[in-house]
Amino acid sequence: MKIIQVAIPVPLRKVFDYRLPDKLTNADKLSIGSRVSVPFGKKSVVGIVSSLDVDVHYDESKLKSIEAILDDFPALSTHIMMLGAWLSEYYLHPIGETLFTMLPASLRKDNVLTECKADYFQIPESIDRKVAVESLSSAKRQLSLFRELMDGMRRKADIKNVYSTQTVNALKDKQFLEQVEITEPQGGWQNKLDVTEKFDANVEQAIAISAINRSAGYGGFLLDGITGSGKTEVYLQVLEKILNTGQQILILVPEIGLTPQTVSRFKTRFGDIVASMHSGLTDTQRMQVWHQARRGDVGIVIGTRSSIFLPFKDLGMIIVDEEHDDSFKQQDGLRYHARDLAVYRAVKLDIPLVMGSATPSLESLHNANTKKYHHLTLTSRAGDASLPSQHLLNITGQSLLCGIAQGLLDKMQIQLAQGNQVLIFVNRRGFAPSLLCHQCGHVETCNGCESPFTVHSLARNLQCHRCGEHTYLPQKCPQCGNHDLSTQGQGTEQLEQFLTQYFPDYSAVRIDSDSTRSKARLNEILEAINSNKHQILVGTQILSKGHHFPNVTLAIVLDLDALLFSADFRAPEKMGQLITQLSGRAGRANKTGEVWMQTHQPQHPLTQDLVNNGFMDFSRSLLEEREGASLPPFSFQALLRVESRDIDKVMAFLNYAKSMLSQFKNVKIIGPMPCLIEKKQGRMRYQMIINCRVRAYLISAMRQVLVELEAHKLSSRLRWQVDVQPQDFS
DNA sequence: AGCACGCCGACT
DNA sequence: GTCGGCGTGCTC
Repeated sequence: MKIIQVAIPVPLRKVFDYRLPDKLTNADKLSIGSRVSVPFGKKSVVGIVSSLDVDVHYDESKLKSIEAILDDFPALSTHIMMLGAWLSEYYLHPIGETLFTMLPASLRKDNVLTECKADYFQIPESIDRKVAVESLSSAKRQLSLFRELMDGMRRKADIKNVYSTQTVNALKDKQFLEQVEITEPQGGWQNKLDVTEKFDANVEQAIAISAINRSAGYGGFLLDGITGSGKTEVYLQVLEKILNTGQQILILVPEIGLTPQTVSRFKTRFGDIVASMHSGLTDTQRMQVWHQARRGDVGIVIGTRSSIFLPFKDLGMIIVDEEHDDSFKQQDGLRYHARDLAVYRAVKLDIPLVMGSATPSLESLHNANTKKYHHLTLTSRAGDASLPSQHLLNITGQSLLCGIAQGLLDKMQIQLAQGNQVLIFVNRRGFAPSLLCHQCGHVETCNGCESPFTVHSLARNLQCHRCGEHTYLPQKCPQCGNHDLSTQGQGTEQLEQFLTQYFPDYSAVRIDSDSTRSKARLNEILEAINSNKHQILVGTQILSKGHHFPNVTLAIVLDLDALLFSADFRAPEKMGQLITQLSGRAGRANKTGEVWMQTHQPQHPLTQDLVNNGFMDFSRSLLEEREGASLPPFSFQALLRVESRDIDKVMAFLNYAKSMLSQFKNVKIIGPMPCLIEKKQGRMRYQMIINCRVRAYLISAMRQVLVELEAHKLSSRLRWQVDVQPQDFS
């Protein structure tokens, strides 16, 4: 007996067998990737066909039958189904949930997916065209419309834009025009392609462009170019070649980077062939983009993370802009990294992949070093604009006003008086605080691995999040005996208040995730800043992403140490990216800016390297460190996080997982240890990091252990998740 | 994940 | 006497 297998959106690592009844009228529409309606438990759900014609050797009489084949064509193409199977394996995520993550929300429900239909106008067959034209000689508009229709049918919506209802109705009354509903012809963006004059590329851009253009089939390109070096122009010119061959382009951008200006830049160059997809769209709008990509109605899609799942008709290139950005990694459910999926799709489709950044991730740099990617660099800024100078300010033992050194307040005063803007970067408050002595600059580090300890006020101790070591919380500095051990940074709210009082003549504005929950609000604030309504900008990471502040001549980083001495092993990398990005955002050609960073350890080799030798050199040092410590990209990680109100259950489950994992001798287990945010909504959060040199080995070990964990009786009574290649340890 | 079944406490 | 607590087990 042949049966079919269906993936259901439940957290179960299996597919379900169903019978295919004879009576289905559209049985010919059934293929792998089809959406079907099936009985599941007490109700009926939507599933995805994962295999057809499977032989089974058990008694199939108890099997249920498929209720309906929902669509005219498979919602998930063969290519996307293969991506789904790979994703499910790679991220250790149940197949049903994985496939449903790839589907637009509208298709997760049982509404029917039909080919796009539209109303069209045409001249009825029976009409003698010559006669009709003569009879219309006195009606100019009607004649004009009739002549247009003589070239073929026209979409109703398009006609309505040009001709009045009156004109249309007049022709309709004479029966010279009829309305028909037809399936929209696919494709056609190529007709709208309208390339305008391109800019002359400089030597470096030209080298990059020709390298990418030469690529036949798959090629990974890391476009490593400082801010203002014209990465976008490179994108535009390599895109042009692909578009001219009639193939589509996907451009992945970070969440914050997708502004109307981004989209219009591509529209201006190539015409109305661009669609964008971001979190602000409704389900219907997303569905529209999905259709447009699938049918080949658009040439370019610019989108955030989830756009990597769009079913392009004929994709010719993928661009990942700001490839280092962490918003490409999904932080719940299927925890995929869109950059990794981009690599997968580019390889499978045999097309070029361009990843651009001024501060490439160590993962990508490593791939460039090992020749997996071609490394293309852009080092000169347009118009000879120079980057702001970077300075370290030693604040050890200095008295600070709300966290700012007097010297910098004076500098602020000078810049503000000259009509310039000042930017102050603050970290998220209380995030992985390390124990640092303000008097002597000493940082308490773990004996075992020399990484900084994290202060846990809950447990009142110090914990090392790299190796799991912990120790008591000292009352005074072990080096100088001072009692002033700071742990917390300044909050943005507090700082904004202080600055408003200190500089009463100027307006301070706060830009953080609270004040910019909505995109519209963020744009409002940014516009107010550009029109100089505010002079002092206080904010978090968001300041380093995407937005240029030409009037900022002084940028201050309040607490460089918090960026550097953090539990996350990626902290120094993030610090370097942030400082470099921040520097790129401030100032303009005729007004060179300064970046000042407050630190207790101005001689720290990493900061020195960054400030003196630049990001490239700095990241080389970081890569050496990572290699020495067997950390990514020189090893692979999986993270097991467990949450519950009951700490005993959490520990019992994690210890069980640890004992299961310890059968595998090539994996290194770190923990269990508390998460950086140890308690959230009353739930205790603990985690374990599993490290391995070989990815396949790690995945296979984890897969076996997951089966055991799911069988454990605590499994359903706890909240737990697995994060493959985790980015965020909070 | 949902959902039903199932066996023990305070309420109309 | 019942309503409802959440432990346990299952979903083709």
